[in-house]
Amino acid sequence: MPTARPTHSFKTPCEHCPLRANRVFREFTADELDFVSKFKRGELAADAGATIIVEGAHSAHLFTVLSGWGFRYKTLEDGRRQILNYVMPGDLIGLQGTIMGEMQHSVEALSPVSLCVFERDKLMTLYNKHSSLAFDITWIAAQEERILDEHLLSIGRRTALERAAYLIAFLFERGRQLKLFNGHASIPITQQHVADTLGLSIVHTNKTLKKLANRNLIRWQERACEVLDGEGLKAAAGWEGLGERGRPFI
Amino acid sequence: MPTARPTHSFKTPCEHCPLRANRVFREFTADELDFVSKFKRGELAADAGATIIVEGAHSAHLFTVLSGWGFRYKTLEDGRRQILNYVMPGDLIGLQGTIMGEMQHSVEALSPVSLCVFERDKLMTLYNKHSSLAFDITWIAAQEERILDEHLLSIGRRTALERAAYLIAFLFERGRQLKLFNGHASIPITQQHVADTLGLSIVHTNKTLKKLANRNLIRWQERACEVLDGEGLKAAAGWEGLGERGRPFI
DNA sequence: CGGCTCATTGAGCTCTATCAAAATGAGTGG
DNA sequence: CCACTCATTTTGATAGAGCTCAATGAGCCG
Repeated sequence: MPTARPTHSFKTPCEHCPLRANRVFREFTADELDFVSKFKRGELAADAGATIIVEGAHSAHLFTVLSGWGFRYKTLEDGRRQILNYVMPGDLIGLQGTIMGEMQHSVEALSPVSLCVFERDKLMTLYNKHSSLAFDITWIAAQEERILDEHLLSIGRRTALERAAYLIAFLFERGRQLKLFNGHASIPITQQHVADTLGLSIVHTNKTLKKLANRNLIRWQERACEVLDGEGLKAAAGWEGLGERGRPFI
Repeated sequence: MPTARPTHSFKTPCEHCPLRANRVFREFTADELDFVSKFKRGELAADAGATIIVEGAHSAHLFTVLSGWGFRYKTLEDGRRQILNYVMPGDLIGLQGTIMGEMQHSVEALSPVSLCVFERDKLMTLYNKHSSLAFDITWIAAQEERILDEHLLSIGRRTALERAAYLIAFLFERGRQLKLFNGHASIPITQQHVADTLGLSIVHTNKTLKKLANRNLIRWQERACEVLDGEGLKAAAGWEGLGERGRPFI
């Protein structure tokens, strides 16, 4: 059973946060950086397949993903699972639990994930003393809302083929912006994940992905999806892309 | 063509805001109330069917719904429409446009709607000077995210009958919390709206709603859905309800 | 090797979409 | 009040998309 556990290397100092190197994220002022350093409590590492947060958890911490891939999901009582969105470096998780008392979804790691852990109780201080960071948190929440809107449009109104193309194009574009790929673009998901994201059965998902593979848009290899033609996927989905910059993180 | 237009009765003073009477909303301090009064620029009225915000709009205002029902939606290029969520009194709309520069969805009125209009430029002041209100905005955004998660679970994994029951139970519960019903609970939507929310065709939606009506859970009357048995709907959907209190508004 | 997960494929069936048409009701103008 | 129009709701027939069941192969690990 994979688990989440504290790392020995207690703390990467925020000044050397690997995320800061990427231009998709906005710059911090010295003052903000100083506060965030104190806000950070430590780090956590999760193996692939580990559950990072469970639905119903009460006093979950607040995390920022430093590296790795994961996903948020909900389940119905009989086990039907719906993947809501994917989490990647720079994403904030656990905000719901912090703000509203109880997590309404679970989070699981797709690959080894390392997380930055924040002091839940200091969130109010952040709002009181660092309004620019408070604004960033709202920005992040609004951005998540926007992505969920797009997913909803996709599941509700796109055909199976369009949906699959949209999902993979979406993950590809996010991964590319975050410079997660070296050479070939490989997304660490199984077809079961795709099925649970698109609201399709595993069998039909397989047949749909096969069609995309036959068009030379993707290739499926050892529990991962390799993207061969990102633009082709976007065209197949009729999707414009997300085109963002200056994304904040904490 | 229905339109949105400024009302003559320029301003209901925030001290007498009708929303404050409802216990689902949290109390304001005198200081907060004072700021919000100055933050408010005026009011807007929209007829049923009017478009309040269009996707792509650049400098949209920030609104709070004072009365009436509406919905947020997105469309694909060929016209397929997906309703993302419904807006009701106390809901904040236009945050995306304010925070990220451009609206990614449209908003339309289902019934006559009156809106409170806020000074977009003063939002930064709110974050700087009134962190409790800033926190409320984040709360509202996180709450919207939670609802979208539930909708996604519903569309992705519930059957047509469960989905329909969930949607109507959801709208009923929100309306009830907001005390929108007097006597009989009537939700001002057409079956086309239901179809576009559930990701189903209009014909199949009709047949599905008929099943709910045959079970005496709902009755369809003159462009509206009358709820006969809210608990029965929740049971049919396998849905727990939203159970919230102390909801903030601005 | 045996047991596991994941990907793949075929067959048959169910659910949902599409097409077509009629019934109902609200609103309009005469 | 009636004739007319338009949007909405309803129903039936048929096609197609997607589901379930079943079985197989490949790769991995103890």
